[in-house]
Amino acid sequence: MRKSREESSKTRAHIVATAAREFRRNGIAATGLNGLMSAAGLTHGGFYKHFSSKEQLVAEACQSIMISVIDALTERTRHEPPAERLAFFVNSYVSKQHRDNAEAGCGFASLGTELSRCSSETRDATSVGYRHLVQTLAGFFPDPDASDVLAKAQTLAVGMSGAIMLARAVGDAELSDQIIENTARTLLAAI
Amino acid sequence: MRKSREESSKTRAHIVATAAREFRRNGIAATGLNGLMSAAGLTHGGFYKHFSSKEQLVAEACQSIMISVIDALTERTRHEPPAERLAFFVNSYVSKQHRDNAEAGCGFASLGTELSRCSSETRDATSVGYRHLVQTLAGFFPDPDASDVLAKAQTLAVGMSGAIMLARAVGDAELSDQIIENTARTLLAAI
DNA sequence: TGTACATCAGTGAACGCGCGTTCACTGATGTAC
DNA sequence: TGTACATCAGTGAACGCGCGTTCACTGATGTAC
Repeated sequence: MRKSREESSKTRAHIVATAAREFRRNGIAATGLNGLMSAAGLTHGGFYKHFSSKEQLVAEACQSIMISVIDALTERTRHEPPAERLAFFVNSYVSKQHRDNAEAGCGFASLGTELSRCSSETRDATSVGYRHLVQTLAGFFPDPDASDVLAKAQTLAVGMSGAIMLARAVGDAELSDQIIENTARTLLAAI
Repeated sequence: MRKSREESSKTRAHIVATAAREFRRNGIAATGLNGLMSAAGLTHGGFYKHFSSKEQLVAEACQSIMISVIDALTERTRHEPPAERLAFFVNSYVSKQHRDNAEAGCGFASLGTELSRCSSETRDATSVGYRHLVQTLAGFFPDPDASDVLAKAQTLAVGMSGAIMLARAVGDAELSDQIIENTARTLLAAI
């Protein structure tokens, strides 16, 4: 049942998109290819017609995650007044909505501690994604070229990722809410 | 070859300590009980004489990690002048030394994104550990009871964890160094 | 344009392997008299 | 205190299962004449 080239490349993209969702939901190591292909509505045998290994899919899925989430958030700030874009971006990121939707959220916050144990391709994608987030944040500053903006944007980036990661990790729901509220406010006030 | 009660409880503690190391090095999901018991110098069959499941060991190992790392760092600040303890603590945490020694470092930075998928016992241990870190940080502030200290300490906590997580995740070594240097400095200046 | 043939996307069974867990066994430790 | 017996920490083989990966097969798609 050979499929057309167009269909085949759609299938491939669909597998990557499904992986991006499943990895963020369950973690990379805990996501099996069998379940992944089922979630994509396919049988597992066809996987190797598109990818040479799980590792390759991980790299591609991470690449896609890193860029797309930041871009989607940036897109949503477009209609905000320039002076409020930074606050809007940070508050959108450090939010209960983001905390409760890992499968569509930032890869640093959902996969961060697994990434250090991934292939160099995946970790290169992480570098690119991190720089992208930092540059996006820096672009929201009143004077993006000031000498301290890079360091401030980096501090925001790690604080935001850490906040969502920890808000998801703690078992106490009230504490989790508190992390979101306090860090969103304090990060913005401090930077 | 029954062992004495004393020996047995030493064995148990040794398994927990080994797990705490291996989990932080390889991740929880990626650490098998067979390899874990080998690393502890034991055979795998004896595991269930001490624990009812892997999940139980995960909870105990995480409990131990969360508290011990913060306490060890706090201990090292003891001989610093009170006014410099906060900076000393933050700089020790957000350091290349910490980044390069995950197996002995903070559990948030090495296991953070896996914790949200763990048992409620493990996530409760995470709450306790997080509160412990925040309270430790708050105690270093000039006026620990000021109304904004809790929020500031929380912001430091998530920023510190996020910095080490991301410094380990990115493939680019220079960028990683930059994350450490910029965030340690900026966090302290901002808070 | 129509026909014959090669290609290959997707299927589903099978591979070896390591996972978490169980179990019969061993013999030193702990307990009871 | 000494002896007899029960306990149980640790061993190593085995369990079923799901993992990542391979493969023979299928039939629609793509290609060549």
